[in-house]
Amino acid sequence: MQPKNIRIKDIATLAGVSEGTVDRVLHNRGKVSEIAAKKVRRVLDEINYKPNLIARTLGTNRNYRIATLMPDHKQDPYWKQSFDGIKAGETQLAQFGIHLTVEHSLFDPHKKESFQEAALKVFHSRPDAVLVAPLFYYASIPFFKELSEAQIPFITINTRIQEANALSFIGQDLFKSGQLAAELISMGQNSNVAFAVLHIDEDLTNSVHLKEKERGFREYFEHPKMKSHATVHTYVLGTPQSSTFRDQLTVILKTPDLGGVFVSTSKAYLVAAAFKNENAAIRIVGYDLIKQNLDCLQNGQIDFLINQNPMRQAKLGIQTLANNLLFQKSTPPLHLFPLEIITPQNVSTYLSHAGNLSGIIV
Amino acid sequence: MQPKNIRIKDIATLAGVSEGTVDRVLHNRGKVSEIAAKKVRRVLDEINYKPNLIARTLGTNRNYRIATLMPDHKQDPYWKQSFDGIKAGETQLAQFGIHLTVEHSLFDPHKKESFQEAALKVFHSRPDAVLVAPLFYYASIPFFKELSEAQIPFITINTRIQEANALSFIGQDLFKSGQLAAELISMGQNSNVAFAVLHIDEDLTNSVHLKEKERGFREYFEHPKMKSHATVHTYVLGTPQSSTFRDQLTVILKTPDLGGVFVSTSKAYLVAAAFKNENAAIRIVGYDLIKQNLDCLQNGQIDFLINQNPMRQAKLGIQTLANNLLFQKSTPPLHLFPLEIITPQNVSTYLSHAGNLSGIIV
DNA sequence: GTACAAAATGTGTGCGCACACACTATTTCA
DNA sequence: TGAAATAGTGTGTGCGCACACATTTTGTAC
Repeated sequence: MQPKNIRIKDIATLAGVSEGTVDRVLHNRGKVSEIAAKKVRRVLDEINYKPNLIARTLGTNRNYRIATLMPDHKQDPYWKQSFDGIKAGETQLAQFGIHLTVEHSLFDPHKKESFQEAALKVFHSRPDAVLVAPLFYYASIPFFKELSEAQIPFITINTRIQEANALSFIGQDLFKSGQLAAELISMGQNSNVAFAVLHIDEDLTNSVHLKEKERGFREYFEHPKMKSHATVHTYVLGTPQSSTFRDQLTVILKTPDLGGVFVSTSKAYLVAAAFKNENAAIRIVGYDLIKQNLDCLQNGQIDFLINQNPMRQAKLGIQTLANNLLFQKSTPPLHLFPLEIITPQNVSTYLSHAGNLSGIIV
Repeated sequence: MQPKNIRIKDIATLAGVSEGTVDRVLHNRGKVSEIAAKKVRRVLDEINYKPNLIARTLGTNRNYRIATLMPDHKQDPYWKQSFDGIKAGETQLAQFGIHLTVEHSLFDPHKKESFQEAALKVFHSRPDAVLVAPLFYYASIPFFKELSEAQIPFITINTRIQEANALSFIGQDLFKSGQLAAELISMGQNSNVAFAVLHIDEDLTNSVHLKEKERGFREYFEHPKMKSHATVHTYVLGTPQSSTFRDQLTVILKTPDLGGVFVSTSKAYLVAAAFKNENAAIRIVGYDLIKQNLDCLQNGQIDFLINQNPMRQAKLGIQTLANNLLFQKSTPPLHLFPLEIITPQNVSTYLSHAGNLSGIIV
């Protein structure tokens, strides 16, 4: 039998003090004489004490409240997966007897005021921690300031706000994402080909996001070692319902030597539908595994989707907060998710895998 | 305050029996009258009792021993990541006070006898559970039979043995993997192009694996809706050290209209090196993120790698066994990992992500 | 009816930790 | 000098569960 794990009790014996004193030293609760503290610290330096996290959660019988502030998935289906991820994290932790009360707040991703309003409510509810997708830069800054001042830890997801003093950001590198899109769209194409970048977004909440993706996309072709100097055209399209939308697409389709379309939002399916009968040779690269996109991917109308894995992102956010609150575990300030490439051939392997991750410890 | 989680104590009160009786019913320990059992079951049916898994591990003070039986990574670097994954799972569980003793057994992936020998030792050590990569079909069958008879649960990884009565198989769909390779290699190519499938393996331990991948690869081009009827040539190459190896590669390179090479093992870098100065237009698709492949990917010699994520697979294996032993959690018998596409542009996002997953609960 | 086994049930303890509280030694102040 | 405040200790309890053991009830034979 190997050396059993060291308990507080063991440390107490080794240091010649009581368990209570060790506890006070470990948690800086004060009320310890310098002499006793030194004795304990000496032991702690020599042995590698790892508290039993399981026992810890049993001991502290606190009920932490985590507030989430996410876009309403009724407005944008993309956020459904995030919501599910939060739920998954919640139930999983509950399984382990970790009683987290997660309070969901939703806001309209198209309305800044909706975010501000919800943020205010979240703050006034005084949660122990917050998970937030701060789509609106300027509206979120004062919110983060308040949280920081109130010492409420928070994790940002999806949208990175550098100035925010977040515990951690969970998301993707958008610039690289654009580069990847460029690589995929140009793979095997002629060097004199033209590409179109389409920003389809009813408003400009995502403008920073989209710009960053486009920057990466263009940068790829400007790289010195690239021989193909493809031409890149950018289009900003309005609401898909309008007649101008169709007209614009028709114009884009007429671009000479058009080899592919990069849709910077999750709306690639709209383009796919319009191009359906026109020209199969035009490659389409888009984002996110929402229903409509999946359909287009499977029938070959879309060639590549880049997956953000919002479900796992959100779940990780909840887990990270729990780790922080309950176990005082530190977190890397930046957690960038891999840029997952989804094609007609591997899409099924991604979909089936997601469900399997439900009830496992880590 | 919301309805607090239901404890055994609560069930006992509701059913009008003692905690001991509830415990006996829950665990089928017998010694319960039909009347009492019925009372308890009635309560259990109505409420949704979820045992506090954390408290459970504290209560049962058993020390489980898990044996692993994996190829030696000194013989094949691919298995290094699996080994690290096992270690990662181990330390993570230790953090939670779950005292698993993991006993590592390694075998020479090229020698069947080595596997048999190691398997025998593993069995005689009478572990509580086993995680094994059964590279050798016929050698593993009796091993699995023994384990089953001794009621020792085991999980197979990497190689699926249908006949084995494994708790779960963790790996990938190799047929789909071949299809994916075909998709990637043919993307944007002419329809009259030729492709070469290269099986580079010093011996034939992986033969089933490789055949399955090739089957998928070929099937892709035979699909009725595919217009391009590319020709596919298969080559089985011997040891890379031999002179015939180089000669064979030179011959392959001369194939008319050769559009790409699909290397079914992790040895794509060997091909990349040989083709380096010859012809940049030939696309190379291979497997696994080992050092040499990564180098080739980054300098553009390899176009695509399909990642098996052996580290996460192994870690999941350990976690799943722990879940099974400690929490009696059931497991899906098949856990197929997504087929991850790695390109020069997204490889860095995969590498950085791996490290971040160290200390999180799930 | 008693005697005694067997079945059924209830109670108690420990897992490792956090935290409240009781207790003792040391100061401080009247 | 004594009382009271304070700093420094140790002890005890509970978290929810598993499991050993004590206790009670039931069944069986005479």
